[in-house]
Amino acid sequence: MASISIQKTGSVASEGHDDPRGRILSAAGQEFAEKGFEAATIRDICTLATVNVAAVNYYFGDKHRLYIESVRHAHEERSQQVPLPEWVDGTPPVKKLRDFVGNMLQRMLGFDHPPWQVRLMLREILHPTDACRELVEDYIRPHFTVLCSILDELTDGEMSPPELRRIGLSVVGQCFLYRAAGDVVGMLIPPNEKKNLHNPVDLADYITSFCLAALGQQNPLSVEVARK
Amino acid sequence: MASISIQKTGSVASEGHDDPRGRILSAAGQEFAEKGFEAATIRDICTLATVNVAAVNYYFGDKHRLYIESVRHAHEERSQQVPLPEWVDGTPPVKKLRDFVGNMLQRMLGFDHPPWQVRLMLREILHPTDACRELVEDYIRPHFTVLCSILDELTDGEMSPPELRRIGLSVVGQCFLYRAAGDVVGMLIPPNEKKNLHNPVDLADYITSFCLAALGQQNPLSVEVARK
DNA sequence: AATCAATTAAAACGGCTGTTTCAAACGGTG
DNA sequence: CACCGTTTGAAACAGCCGTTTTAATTGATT
Repeated sequence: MASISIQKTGSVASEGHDDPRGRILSAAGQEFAEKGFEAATIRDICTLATVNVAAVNYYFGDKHRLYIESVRHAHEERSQQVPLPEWVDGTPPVKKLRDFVGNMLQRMLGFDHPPWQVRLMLREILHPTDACRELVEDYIRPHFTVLCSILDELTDGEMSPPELRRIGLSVVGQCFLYRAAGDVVGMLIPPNEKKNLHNPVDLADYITSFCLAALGQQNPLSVEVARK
Repeated sequence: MASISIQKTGSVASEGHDDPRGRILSAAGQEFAEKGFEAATIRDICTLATVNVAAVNYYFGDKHRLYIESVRHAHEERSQQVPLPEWVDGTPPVKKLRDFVGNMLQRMLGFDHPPWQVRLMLREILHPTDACRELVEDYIRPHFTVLCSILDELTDGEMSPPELRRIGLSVVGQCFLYRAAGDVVGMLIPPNEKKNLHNPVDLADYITSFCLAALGQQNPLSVEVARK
């Protein structure tokens, strides 16, 4: 009588527009992404999902478990929205790096303003909660591992794994800034400059060049060669 | 009768431990930094500041204006806690860049865990509100301008201002990742690796080297020189 | 000592929150 | 049709929130 059994619809019909659980998950993701866990209200979520407030308790138990599930739902959706590129054998690592950076920027920045899935994941990265560990293991680490293996290939195995990881973080950091601090970046540079230089394509070319130059795989950005 | 005049103590005694306005400002900064604007409560702030709840309304009007003031207070304090380095004429730009990166990392990461001032500013950068414009103009832009002028000096005026800004963002991005996504970074790399390679000093050396190599001002990180 | 503005204190007020209750509606199954 | 577990709906609950009110206290000035 008092024992509440929480429903789990892990498999089918979870995407249909007449599936209440899916609608709640999607609405919650958007609200949590925009306002954060505290500021988002169950009533707003349920209004957006066109369900009764009691439905959250019925399907998820409470607000916290709804949040956990919506983060999981977000990175699962985003994984298949923007999958990692696949390369045929013999693809030069330089091209792989360029593809990876382009892929990462597209996944982070999106075409116009980024989808709520990314913004929700970003919140979890910036202020980790219980949902973070799964996000890292299932989403972030696989991507980071691919990056490090590309860098390993690129440097012909000269670098140790710690060094590769540090370089990988340099690559990620340059992309991450535009996503996490994009508003401030937009305030620091003139508006037209943002359109000309800071679009995903040119940015991917630039960041790739910057890293390749640092690794000695192409000419430095500045034409003047090392002085000493 | 109903007209409330908000107190402004812009000048003296604002730092004393028996100044209620200063205590509220400090307590609010810590609470906002840890929990964010919505989750932080006026009651908790006032308990921490050992003042009555009515004091917030008396000194600041409402919660929102208290937040704005506490962000201002945070970056004013942080400006004099970690001032920009000053260089004598003739200092080589390579040293200036290394100093700047070290200074930025120290300001962002702090010695142990970063002070609440930085975390509060970070929140404002990630999810800008009304307090962001002033933060950018008074704190971030001056630092960024210095960085760009160092890069200009470093490249002997070969780069256009937009290019300099883009390179500057590459420098900032590599530092910013450790601050904003430090928890996730810590989950991606082994614990001992974090202590060995990811401390402020070694990180500053590495990031400086990475950028100098990219700009052709020192040998690339990988010993193998450009192939083509 | 008396006066008066500045400051502090305690209590209360709506309003909104997450959550729960309980009954009504639904939808297959015998 | 009758049955019964599943799902939905409207309303209410207790609790905390930001803010305000009202009164007491302070502290310097006359």
